[in-house]
Amino acid sequence: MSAISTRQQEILDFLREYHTDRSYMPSIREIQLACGISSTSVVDYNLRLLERDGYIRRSPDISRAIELVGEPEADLVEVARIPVLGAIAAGEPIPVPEAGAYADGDHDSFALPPELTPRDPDNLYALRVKGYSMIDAFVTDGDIVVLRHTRDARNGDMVAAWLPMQEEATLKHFYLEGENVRLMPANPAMEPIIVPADSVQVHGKVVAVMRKVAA
Amino acid sequence: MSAISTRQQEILDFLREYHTDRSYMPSIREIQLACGISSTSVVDYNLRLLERDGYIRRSPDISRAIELVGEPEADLVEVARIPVLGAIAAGEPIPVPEAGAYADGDHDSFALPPELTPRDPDNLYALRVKGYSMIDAFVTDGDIVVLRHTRDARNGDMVAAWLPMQEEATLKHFYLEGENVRLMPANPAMEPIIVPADSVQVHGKVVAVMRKVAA
DNA sequence: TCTAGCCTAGAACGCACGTTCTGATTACGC
DNA sequence: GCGTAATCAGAACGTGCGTTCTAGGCTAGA
Repeated sequence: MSAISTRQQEILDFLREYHTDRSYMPSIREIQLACGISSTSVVDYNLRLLERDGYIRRSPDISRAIELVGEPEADLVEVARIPVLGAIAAGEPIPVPEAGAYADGDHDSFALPPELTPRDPDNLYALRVKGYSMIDAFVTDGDIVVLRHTRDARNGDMVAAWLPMQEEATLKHFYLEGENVRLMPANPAMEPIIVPADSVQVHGKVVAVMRKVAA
Repeated sequence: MSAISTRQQEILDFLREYHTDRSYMPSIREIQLACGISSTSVVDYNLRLLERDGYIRRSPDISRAIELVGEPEADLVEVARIPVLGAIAAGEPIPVPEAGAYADGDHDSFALPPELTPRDPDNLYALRVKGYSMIDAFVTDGDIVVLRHTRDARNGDMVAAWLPMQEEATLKHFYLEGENVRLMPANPAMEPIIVPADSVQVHGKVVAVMRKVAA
């Protein structure tokens, strides 16, 4: 990609701008008009150079067949948009996703990268972690935990659970053992909690954790 | 959006397919050919219906000016692609980004969601965490840490550092204190390490951490 | 000053392509 | 059966639009 003249830059900018609100490309004559160029041949000439230098691709004899190459579009990735329903903290009840909460609504949302997206991206929501009570799950203040809403869990799943007796929210590995549920911290150095199965409310399984480090 | 005939569905599918590898739309006659339709007027007729029902938008008298509306494009997000250079483990040297490693190369890459992307997305790379030696940074086996390559750090930054004397890689908060460097675990319950400044190799600042939880 | 390369003009050519008009065919309710 | 509406055919029209040809102005190096 060699240097680019101001006129070519102007054309390139116009192409981008035009393409964003229509989703097709301008004709030669529209470029001519928009950039204040006197002749279609000048537009063609500069487009030719832009193509030679790899900025665009053209298909001959086809209207509006200009493609922007090496463009942001190449870095576009389909991501799952996940609503952030609120915060999860040790002593506060866990926000519950209401019907329709997954649809684009009034909540903040978060883009989950494809590498972290489960096969089935339904019923996902996210919570901001408040406080330091979940460090035994390697989760700290400010982290975003992504959950799949479900009331039941399989053994070994990491779940977000609310313990009504203790009035405590927690992230633990879930094991059903007869009448009781054993909640294992991810950190094996910590002690498990064992509570009656009917005094655990599983709110969802943890799918992913993301953290932005300050600075 | 009312029901849709098989012919209209066929046209719609073709539009999508065509638009994905060219980035412009087919002409009426191309649609005619691809869908085995006998007349351009039939194509026009069906496009008219598709527009009435809100599946597409058309601009009159303009070539290839069909736009797909309400399409997956809405879920496309611009993300930064970050190369995964290797693994970081307690007892192993930290992989170093070579020149050109950031360009699309032979490394795996990882899409960092915009919410976690710093203002300046240059010089970023990622490492997979191996082992449980960094749990004091709330980072565990299998996590992906995103780093910005830099040799110097400001006080308070969380850095990836290699300690040649101890032959140890670690993630700690960095504080330069005269001749020494104090490396503080993120977990305040743990003890800091204090080493001579010239026996610490800072490899980069930690920008983000991501974790995919099994199941 | 001459020339070579880069860029710009204006106009004309001709196919590409959206549009439209007239009929034929099918689908369906009565 | 018949009538109405929906859909499909074929062809022709007119213009949108890429292309090309000729030629005139720049700048810079020999």
